[in-house]
Amino acid sequence: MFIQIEPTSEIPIYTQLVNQLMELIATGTMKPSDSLPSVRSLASDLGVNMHTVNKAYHELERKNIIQIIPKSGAVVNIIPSTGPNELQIEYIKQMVKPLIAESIVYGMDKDQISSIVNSIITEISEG
Amino acid sequence: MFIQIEPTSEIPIYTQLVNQLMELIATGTMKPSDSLPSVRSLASDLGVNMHTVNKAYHELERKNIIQIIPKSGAVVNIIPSTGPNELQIEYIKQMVKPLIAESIVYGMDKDQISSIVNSIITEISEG
DNA sequence: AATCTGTTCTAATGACATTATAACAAAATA
DNA sequence: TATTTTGTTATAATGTCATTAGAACAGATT
Repeated sequence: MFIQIEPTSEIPIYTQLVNQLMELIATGTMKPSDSLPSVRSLASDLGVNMHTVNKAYHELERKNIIQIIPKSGAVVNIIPSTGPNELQIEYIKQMVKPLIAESIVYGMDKDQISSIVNSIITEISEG
Repeated sequence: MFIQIEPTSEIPIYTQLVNQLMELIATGTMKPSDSLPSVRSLASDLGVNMHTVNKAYHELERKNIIQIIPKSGAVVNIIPSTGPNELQIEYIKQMVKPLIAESIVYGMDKDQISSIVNSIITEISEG
């Protein structure tokens, strides 16, 4: 597991976990049907509490990114080839909007913002 | 003030304020050197506590988006024509990255993500 | 049969968000 | 100049959230 937790970050540990696991799936490091480590073992590896990892897993399940099989484990879901649904699109828009507003206030123009977004996409897709 | 607070949102009130004020500046509804309402009057308008508005203002000042003049008021800063500095770029990248990872996991491709970002930029810049 | 797994429960701690008062001093206004 | 407005500061209370801890349970795996 290539996960790094920063305990002093203002970002909650379980959110850091959600983000980094999503990134591992997005990069293809973790593929659909792959098993995630058990909450106990990952918690032990990272030096955090079992409940914190469990919370992250359930957040990922709520997002339909993994599936938790009770008393067994968790596996990565299939990335839908049909693309995102409306709810997911709306959610992404809602989250991205304030960041774009902030970027504009910082003096970025359309090309600069697009360039940053594209570089991140490339970094995740190929990197 | 065209601000709408959702008290039951999981997003803190002061963060909602920061986001909506940034959007008002990004859209040009509020321009550099414009005065912001006093923390007391805005708090009264929105039905929230003075300290909550004050917290939002100080967060905007920390981001160099407004300037607080002690015992006087707050004004919108100039949008730098030189563009963002390195710290601001790194911050935006860091915040956007997990959202792009999530978008990819939802099945979006590069064009779909770019399309969403461009539509938001257009909405803010023109809409 | 023994182990591993997620689940559930209780409990404690610290941090954060919000509200409520209140008082103060400087700025703006009448 | 006197009054009002403003941000500042302080204290306190409340509720929520994040995290940890310990334990017990029952189904799944080995």
